[in-house]
Amino acid sequence: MDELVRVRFAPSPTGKLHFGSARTALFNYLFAKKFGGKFVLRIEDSDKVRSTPESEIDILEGLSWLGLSWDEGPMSDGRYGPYRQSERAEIYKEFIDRMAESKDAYYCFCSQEELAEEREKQEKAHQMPKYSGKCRGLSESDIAGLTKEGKKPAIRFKVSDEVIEFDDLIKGPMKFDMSLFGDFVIVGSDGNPLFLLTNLIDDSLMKISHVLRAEDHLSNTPKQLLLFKALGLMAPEYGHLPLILNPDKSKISKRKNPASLTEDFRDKGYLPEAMINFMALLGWHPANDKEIFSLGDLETEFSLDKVSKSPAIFDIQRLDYINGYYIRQKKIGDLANLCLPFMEKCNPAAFIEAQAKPEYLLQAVSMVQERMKRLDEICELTHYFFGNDLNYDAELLVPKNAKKSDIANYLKAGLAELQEIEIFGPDNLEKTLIGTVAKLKITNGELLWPIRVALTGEKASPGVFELLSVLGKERSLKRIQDAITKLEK
RNA sequence: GCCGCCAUCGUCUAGCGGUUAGGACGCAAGGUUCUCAACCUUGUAAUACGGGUUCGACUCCCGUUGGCGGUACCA
Repeated sequence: MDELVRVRFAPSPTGKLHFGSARTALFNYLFAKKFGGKFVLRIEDSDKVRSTPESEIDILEGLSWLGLSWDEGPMSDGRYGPYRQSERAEIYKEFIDRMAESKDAYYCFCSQEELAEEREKQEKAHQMPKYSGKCRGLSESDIAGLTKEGKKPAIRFKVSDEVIEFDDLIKGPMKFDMSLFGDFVIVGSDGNPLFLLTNLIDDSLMKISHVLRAEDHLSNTPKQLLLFKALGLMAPEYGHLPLILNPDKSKISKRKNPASLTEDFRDKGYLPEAMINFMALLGWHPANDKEIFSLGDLETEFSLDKVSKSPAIFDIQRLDYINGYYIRQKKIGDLANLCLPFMEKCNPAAFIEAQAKPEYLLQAVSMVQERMKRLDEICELTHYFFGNDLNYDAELLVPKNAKKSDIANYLKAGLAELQEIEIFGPDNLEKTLIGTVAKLKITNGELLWPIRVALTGEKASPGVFELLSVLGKERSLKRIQDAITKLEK
């Protein structure tokens, strides 16, 4: 038995997995899960020049990272394989032959130059560029002659003058006057079938029931519908997803926005669950005002009628917010493990120290958990927990409207009190230092601020008492002493 | 140019003829406070325009404008 719902994600491996494509994949995946169907991954590498194995690997990695596992695809079982177009040449051949002999298509010997010239003329005359149909009437002997001259023909599909109507799953009723379209090429002069053809053959052979693709394919749909009819094949249902745009409203691109899933998101410290949540909310909304969704939630709550028709602008601030939210939800051990690779990259020395002292790492990470929006911030956020050299300007120790000498004295007083503490825990520390503040008749900030800077070299940090406690007595006292020295220099 | 899609706060969006036009991000103010963050409270801000239809339009229809997409022997 065939499943009722079979959807596919069919990227061409001509670059890194793109954010927009990933969202298309997500929506397909969710649609399949929602209806208990199958999610098929098909690699459309029919463009041999632009396709690369690296790109395919990146796509597979990206999808896996997001958790969008495919039921059928390259390197996994499936009855309708192979799932890579470059391995399906034999399959296409039969269809190519059929079209070549069919009255619905014909050989076209027009050269690229001729076509370009024709197009240019039409544009100048303010007409919609459209193939003239020049080769439509070529006779058998014409074809034989041209072939003898060594000319390689392309195969063009004869577009009939009719109005094609279909019901888009997302956009609703659609109507195209095909007399406005020229005959399009389905097989190149090199003998290789083109997108419009292969894409449709595969959808048909792979028993795809619903095609959810980006809106830039909308005007391909009537052409493919015509092809389906000519081949006597059943067409799937089509749904076109609104595009994702740059902040300047142009189609999302690498120049204006981070776009590569692996490079710009995974490697920058975004969490897959945040990406999923963010992507889902770009063009889809739930029945209520809920805004946090796991992949599992989405699998049950997703529905096409809640997909919006208008394009959405990619808003990185919102992504950062959602990512921060998911970081805060992490168990501290898991978060530490996620941070480690980033630490290894940005601060190898700290990485080594952190690995040697896992408990200490845990404490450091838990201290900055709610301040982190991306995992790659781990180094700037925790650098002062590792190593001994703090680089900061002595001026930083002195709050506005305070005197250098006063601050040095406060620190000395604090240092003296801290030396007496046996158990270096937050509660003890707080009691002691607040006592010091009272004795000195100053405000909390006047003592705590310079201590913070002494401990971290930063003007923003976790609470001073927690900091002291985690850093430990020895490290803390030394840093305060260093600060005093700095001030008195 | 032609064809198509789209149009609510800056952004993501709710709304499916009668609402104080709701939520979230952002921003601002306040609370908490040793700083930052988190958290809580409050505020800010939208129906592109013009015609219809209707007792009544954000909502339905038409037009205009604008944005985007397509217009390939790319996918």
